[in-house]
Amino acid sequence: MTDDIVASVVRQWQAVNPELDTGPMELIGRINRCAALLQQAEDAPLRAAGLTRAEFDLLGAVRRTDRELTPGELARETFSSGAAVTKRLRVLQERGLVDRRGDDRDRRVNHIRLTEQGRELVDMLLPRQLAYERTVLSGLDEQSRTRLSAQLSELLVQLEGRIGGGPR
Amino acid sequence: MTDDIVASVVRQWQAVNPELDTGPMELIGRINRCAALLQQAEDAPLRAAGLTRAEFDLLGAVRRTDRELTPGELARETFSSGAAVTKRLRVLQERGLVDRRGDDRDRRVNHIRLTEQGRELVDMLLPRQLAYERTVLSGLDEQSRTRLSAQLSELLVQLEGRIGGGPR
DNA sequence: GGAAACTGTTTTACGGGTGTAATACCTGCT
DNA sequence: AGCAGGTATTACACCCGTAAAACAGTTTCC
Repeated sequence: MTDDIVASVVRQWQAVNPELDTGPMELIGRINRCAALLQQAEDAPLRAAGLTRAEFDLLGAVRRTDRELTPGELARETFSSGAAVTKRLRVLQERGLVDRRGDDRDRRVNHIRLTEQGRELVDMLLPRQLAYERTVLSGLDEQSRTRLSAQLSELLVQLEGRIGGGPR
Repeated sequence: MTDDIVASVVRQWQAVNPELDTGPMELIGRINRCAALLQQAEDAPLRAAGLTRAEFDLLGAVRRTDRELTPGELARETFSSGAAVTKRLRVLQERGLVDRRGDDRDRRVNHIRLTEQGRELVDMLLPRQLAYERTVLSGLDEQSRTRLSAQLSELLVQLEGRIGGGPR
């Protein structure tokens, strides 16, 4: 069993102050570091398609819900601010990947949907992205992955309850 | 066992396209989401002290290595760009938290160290931060935490080898 | 020995993306 | 009509990373 970065950081802290309860750091540090590495890896194939990860998330949210969404719903769905969604929608619309439709009853609200081109892009990109992710994770066998996934799910449920179901 | 966000997203994808191999998404999605929630939670107490998480990471890196570091070393240690470190150092120096010393042999390089005030701030903040993290994680018992931590360590070692030991 | 080319470190310039806060607009209710 | 509440956009400021610049050392080669 070799050391990871977090273990060596923890060891440094212990050397400086042995009374520190570094328990939480080990778990949280590893989650953060894994997330950073994975996101970095995932961004590469997306950039090749001219998309930001945030843009891809937005397109994916529309695609997977399979209906028109309002900008507000998209902000909640992608865990980002309304302003960010507004700007992303503008550039995606200029690129012809999404389309807007005004609501008949309430003229404040828009409905966003994918254009034919946008849908094709997502449907081409997602399987490729998933295949790539599979290779990135290939160091773990099937059993380890599902076990890890299940335990993270447990933590995630706790956090969502404790912290508040997501940024609003 | 209740559902988390990732499970419902996966279900949506399956409904739209049942042939998708969503395995990787479950694990990566959960890691990312946990990281996002945890970071959001951790930022709150830091902002109360007038610090960014990135600034705190920088101060912590100097504190835990217990010696003077150059800006370049700090960039590697905190996984951020040299330019970002330069700017953070400038504001931290203006606040009187860090101090610089030019190298005698090589006048290109600086050595950064904490001021008395900077050291006191870190030493006050870190235990508070760790205690807060412990409460955030309190939904999991000790055993679950260490098990999860160990499995993530295994993944992290794989990723560091595969992706390249960090941004360089 | 000394100039030139090369390497390495830090800083500056610039562009892009994000969030908070302020604004504009709309609806539904009293 | 006027007000309360909600939705989208705009304005502003911040932080970051890439790329270029500024600067200091080191090596090479005559």
